[in-house]
Amino acid sequence: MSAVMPAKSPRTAPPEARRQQLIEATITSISKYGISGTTLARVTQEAGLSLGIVNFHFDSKEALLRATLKHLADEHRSLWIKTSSRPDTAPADKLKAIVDAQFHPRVCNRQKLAVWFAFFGETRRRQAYRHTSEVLDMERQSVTTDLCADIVTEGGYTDVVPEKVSQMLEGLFDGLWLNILMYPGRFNRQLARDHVVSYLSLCFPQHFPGNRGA
Amino acid sequence: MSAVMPAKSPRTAPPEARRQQLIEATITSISKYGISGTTLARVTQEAGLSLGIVNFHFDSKEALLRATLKHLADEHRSLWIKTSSRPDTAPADKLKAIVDAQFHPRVCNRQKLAVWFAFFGETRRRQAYRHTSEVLDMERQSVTTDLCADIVTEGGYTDVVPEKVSQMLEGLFDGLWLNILMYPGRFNRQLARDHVVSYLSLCFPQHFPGNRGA
DNA sequence: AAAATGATTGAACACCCATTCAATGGAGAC
DNA sequence: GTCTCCATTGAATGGGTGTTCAATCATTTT
Repeated sequence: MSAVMPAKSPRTAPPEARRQQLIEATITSISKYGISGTTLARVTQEAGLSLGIVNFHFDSKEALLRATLKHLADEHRSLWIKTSSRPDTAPADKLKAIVDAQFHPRVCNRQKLAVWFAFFGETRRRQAYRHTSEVLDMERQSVTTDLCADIVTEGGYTDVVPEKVSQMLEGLFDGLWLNILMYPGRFNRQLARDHVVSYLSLCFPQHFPGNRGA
Repeated sequence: MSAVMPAKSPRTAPPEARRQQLIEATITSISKYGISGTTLARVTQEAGLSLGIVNFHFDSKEALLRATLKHLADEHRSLWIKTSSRPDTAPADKLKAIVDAQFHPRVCNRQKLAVWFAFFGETRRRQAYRHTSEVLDMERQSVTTDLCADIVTEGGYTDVVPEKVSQMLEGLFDGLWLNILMYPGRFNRQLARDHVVSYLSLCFPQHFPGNRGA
């Protein structure tokens, strides 16, 4: 009889596994119902666990939400850091790696985007966002600016201000994310990535050849 | 004695005035506490009215939120329509008028931006958003695309695809809005507007002279 | 095998919120 | 001045939510 039983997961699990499980359930719940619709009942049901377990592994619902945001931020950072920090890579390729990371399926999918904008959208959460993500945002923007400066030096581009390009990229990233989330029928990762690369080929035509101007 | 009394507003007011009053209180409340923190108690307190009045002038809290969103959408539309639809205006100036409207103080301020992103951020509200704003978004994008096409014809620009520029603008608008909301110390209306115009001067150098490339 | 430890459960609790509605108030009709 | 009509009030209602905690269960230790 025991052979036919479906694989039954053990009742207890290491705390780190439970935390991960709850964070994933939270992402799913937020993407389905929004932050305000994300109750502990729904999260624990999604995770297949009991109601009281959140306040055991996290101190509060607030702490669970903070941990969820931090999880996304770390995941995102590790993605663009990995490819853009290889020493034997040209600045332009590193920059393109950052763009690719921004629209990588692991980060840029409907579930995750919904969570990001859920935090952007609630005034009280924006402070939580800034607390966990401002440093990372600044780091990425700083790296991007430096890469643009390197490219400017390499290509002898005049009248290109690295910091301005970097801010434009940051804006484009966020705005294209929003459009992917809001109008998935008209926008997608590929299209968004191509748009950003097109912009870079406008700024740095020698370094980003291809579909210019458009 | 009556002369010293502060101007006391009459107890009753025409329904349209009450609706407007409640919508404005809702905007304030959302910008302070987010949508989930916006209770009818807070809205009515902000408006200086009693608790039960929302369900009298609107059918429900949901209806109040929908009306608030529609109010913002209409306000935004009337702003860019006004200046960009004058017959004796060059396409490039019309396009710039749309950009200016996007970053006009009446639309682009912390309160209103907070409300926009509150609706973007909640999955359930996104459907409400799409219902009231998708047509307007498409209209603006269509107008922008047509203007870009006119400019391309005028300037004989090769390898500039109007629809692509239009989508880039849409993305930039949203992304820069978000950065203004999130990092008000580093971003502001003026900076954002200049960035967008810089982008246009990259695409259409003859029509948008000035600080190029940056 | 028994005890101890720590994870898990879910009912109970206290709080908050949208909605309802009977009572009140005031402006205009007559 | 009286009456009628409707806007307005705010207490009451019912449903939902985060948190707590005593009981239960499984694992590890002795």
